[in-house]
Amino acid sequence: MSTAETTRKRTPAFDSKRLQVLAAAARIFSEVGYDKASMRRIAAEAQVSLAGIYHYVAGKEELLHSIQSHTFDSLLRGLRSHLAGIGEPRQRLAAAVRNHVRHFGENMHELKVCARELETLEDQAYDEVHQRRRAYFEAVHALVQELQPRGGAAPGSWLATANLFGMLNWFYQWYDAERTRVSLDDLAAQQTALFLDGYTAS
Amino acid sequence: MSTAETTRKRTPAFDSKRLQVLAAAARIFSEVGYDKASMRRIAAEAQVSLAGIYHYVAGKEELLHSIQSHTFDSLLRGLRSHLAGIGEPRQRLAAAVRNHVRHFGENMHELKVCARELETLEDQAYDEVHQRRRAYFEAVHALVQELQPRGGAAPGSWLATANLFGMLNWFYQWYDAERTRVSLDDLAAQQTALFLDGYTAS
DNA sequence: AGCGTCCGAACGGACGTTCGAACGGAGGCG
DNA sequence: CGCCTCCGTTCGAACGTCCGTTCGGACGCT
Repeated sequence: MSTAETTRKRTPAFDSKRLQVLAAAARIFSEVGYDKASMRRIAAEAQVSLAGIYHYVAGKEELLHSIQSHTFDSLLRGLRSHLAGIGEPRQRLAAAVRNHVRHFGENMHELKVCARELETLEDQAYDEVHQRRRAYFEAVHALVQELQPRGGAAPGSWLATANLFGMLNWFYQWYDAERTRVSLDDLAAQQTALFLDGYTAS
Repeated sequence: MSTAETTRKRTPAFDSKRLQVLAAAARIFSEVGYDKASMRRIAAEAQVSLAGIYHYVAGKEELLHSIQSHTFDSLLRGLRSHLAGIGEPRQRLAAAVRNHVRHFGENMHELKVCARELETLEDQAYDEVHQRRRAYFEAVHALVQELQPRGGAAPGSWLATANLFGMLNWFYQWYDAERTRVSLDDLAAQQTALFLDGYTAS
């Protein structure tokens, strides 16, 4: 989608307003879900008229697509920057978990939309996001495989990675930003410890 | 909801047909989500006319409510029966995970609906399901607490339980019933081992 | 005749999207 | 400097569609 379309447009105010619309959409998608979210409400909360919203995005699907694409990109970029300079496998995994959890803290709405609406898009839009998701998953999967001392990859590394993402992505179901007791970094540390050494070792 | 309403009705064929409608609803809810699922499609796949569906349920919300209520009940009953006669804490937790995973295998659609549409219902219907969900969570939480040898509950037991459910409930995102390589019991065993002793110990 | 069962047809409303017009600042021209 | 034209931007109003639900009557068994 963002081949030559987005760069063709002009003014700086345009991009700013577009981000404003995307932010409102992410907030509402995460609150009521993609289907229940109406373009009318998104427009209202983004301070734009209903028709005006179509000057910034092609339609409802592009809203979801942009949010998911950008979020997975951001996750992967953050992961690479968090890993820079860390060599020890266990600490590399800890950094990955910290990156993921921090993203939740800073972009809760977008991450929730990514976790909940994974199967909403269709066709090329789905494939495009699926590809980025796959890249992020494989990057973390590689870190899990590094944990095995012997060269041969453990057969359960894929399954363990899937379960790790389960732990991380279920987060939004129980996390209450208001009355939380543990900081996000502490949470990340506990989740890392749970994954690496299990509950009985804690 | 099911105070005196369901027991008042008559024929055995009625209950059978009602279950047929609920099964179709669960299948379609799990495939396209609650909002996108139309009563027209549910009626068609349940071999009932659109209007006819309202002889078996009061409306769309009752479909979701019945599915979720029944499923959480079944999970909790299954848990209790799986735990019977097992005393060792680690084996009790293993039995709980096995129960949960087996339910996924046997009632994939219903479990998926329970995991994905947790925040869809409102007011009393939500509270009613929330109560059963809470009961199930607390039952598993108690098993996790039993794992700690000292009497005092570890402060992280709640968080660990939440993460355990994350592992278990993320299942439906990656499980492909067709070309799966591990049996459900093997999967449950791996998830139990991961939770108890961590990945590096495997 | 009476009751449980079933359904074709329709109602009112909400939705995503489109259309045509209006606004307002920038830049060319006399 | 005044005017005018262009174009990015904004929006009220509407269109067509699909949705959940309801209504009135028809069927078949007792």
